[in-house]
Amino acid sequence: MTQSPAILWFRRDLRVADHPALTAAIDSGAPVLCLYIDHEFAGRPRGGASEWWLHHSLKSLESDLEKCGAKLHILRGNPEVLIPSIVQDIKAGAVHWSRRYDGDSIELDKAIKSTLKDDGIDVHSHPGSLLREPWEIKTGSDTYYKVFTPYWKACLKAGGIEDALPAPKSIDGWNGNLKGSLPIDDLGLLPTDPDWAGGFDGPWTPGSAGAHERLASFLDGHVQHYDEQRNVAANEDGTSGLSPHLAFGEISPREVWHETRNNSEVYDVYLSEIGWREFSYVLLYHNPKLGSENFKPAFDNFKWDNNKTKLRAWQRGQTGYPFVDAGMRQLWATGWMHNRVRMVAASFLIKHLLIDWRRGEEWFWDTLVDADPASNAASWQWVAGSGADASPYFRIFNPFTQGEKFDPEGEYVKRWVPELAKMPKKYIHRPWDAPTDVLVRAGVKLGGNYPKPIVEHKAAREEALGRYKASRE
DNA sequence: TTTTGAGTTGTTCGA
DNA sequence: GTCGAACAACTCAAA
Repeated sequence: MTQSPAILWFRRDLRVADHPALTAAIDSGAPVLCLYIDHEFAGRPRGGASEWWLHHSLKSLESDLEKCGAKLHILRGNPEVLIPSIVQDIKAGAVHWSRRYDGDSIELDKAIKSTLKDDGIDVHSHPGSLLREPWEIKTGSDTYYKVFTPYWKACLKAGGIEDALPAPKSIDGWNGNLKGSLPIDDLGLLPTDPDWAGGFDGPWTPGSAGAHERLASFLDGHVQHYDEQRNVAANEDGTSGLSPHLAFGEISPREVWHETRNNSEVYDVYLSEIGWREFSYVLLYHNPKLGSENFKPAFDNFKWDNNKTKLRAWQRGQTGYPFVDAGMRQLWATGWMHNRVRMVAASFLIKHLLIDWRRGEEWFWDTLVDADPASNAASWQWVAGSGADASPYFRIFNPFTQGEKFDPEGEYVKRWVPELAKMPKKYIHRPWDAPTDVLVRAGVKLGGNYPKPIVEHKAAREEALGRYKASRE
């Protein structure tokens, strides 16, 4: 007698290795129906850049599953309706998935779980997307941590990160025809008119294989100098480049953790970045509104300007501050921005333009291939000063000295702001200071082919400090 | 309960 | 050019 099938519902865990839910489904001995449902994520539509990534990631997963003998079934619609109906159609006995931690997904998963349980189905949610569950590490007074350093120390002290699970050699896949199932191409995830993703193909190889290659190449040298090199804007190899792979679960943090420690002597600084990802999930899990409400309610009094013209100039990389503009254009062209530049660009939006951090969070959500509900929300709040363990409010990045420090040759600016390509490095981060003849020789016309600064740094800084002060009175 | 030390990534000013 | 202090005050975590 054949066992009733099990459903493995893939979400942001698009891999076959180190996948506790998939392993459990296989180990149950049942034929496994591998399912992906096209649906909103974290309570809102996916960003455009994320959709591009998702398309390629699904292709990669489909091929990895095929090699194991399993078909990837793709549906579109409301999982709350679809899953119980599939369970009934194929007479499934169990459903497995990897746990999610953002408020809306938790609610949805709970509802589905309860419906299925009422129908007598085995439902199992598994860990796998984090090193530790967000409720696991507690302070001495039994609360969750709100400061990163003691949190991460406690994690390291707790130790015991189990070995990654090997990829399955074969899967007894449920490979019949599922009503309503679609080929990946029919999901329409790729941009067509216009195709803005032309610049994505070069830098990225979505999928597990690409993720592991990237990690291997990073560990083969660059991790040694991560501490300083990660800050050099033009040096793409100075960072791991794993963020989108982690965001889609093509590689697990546990795999990153072990591979890093096994292949490098110097890993503390890099792994602490994995720690920030974990910490962001702790904050999100305990504060489901992290992406939409100030973590510190004192910030609710802050008076934003929210000038739409300035917001648009920021989005398009037309602020007149070359380092900021380079970052925003790199984001638009490749779906990614260097971490150092993210901080400067975010600080500029919030503190120089006095635009609510949520507008920045939304733009990044739409344009980043690594858009993640926890990291994105926690990081924007960190820059704004409204978050947990946040940057103090008087810390306002200087958009041109940051450029001079972390792009000293102007290489990064030249690459992403080509109209400044002929500027000598002395003035490339502050063209408004350049003498007229220098501008003429470089072919730069301020207010013509490159904008004048939309705000003046010193005045903007003082205004921001004043607003913060006023918001506290 | 109270105390103590500390807290991702910076800037500016003046000596 | 380099260096240290001020920028503010608060909250967190542990002793």
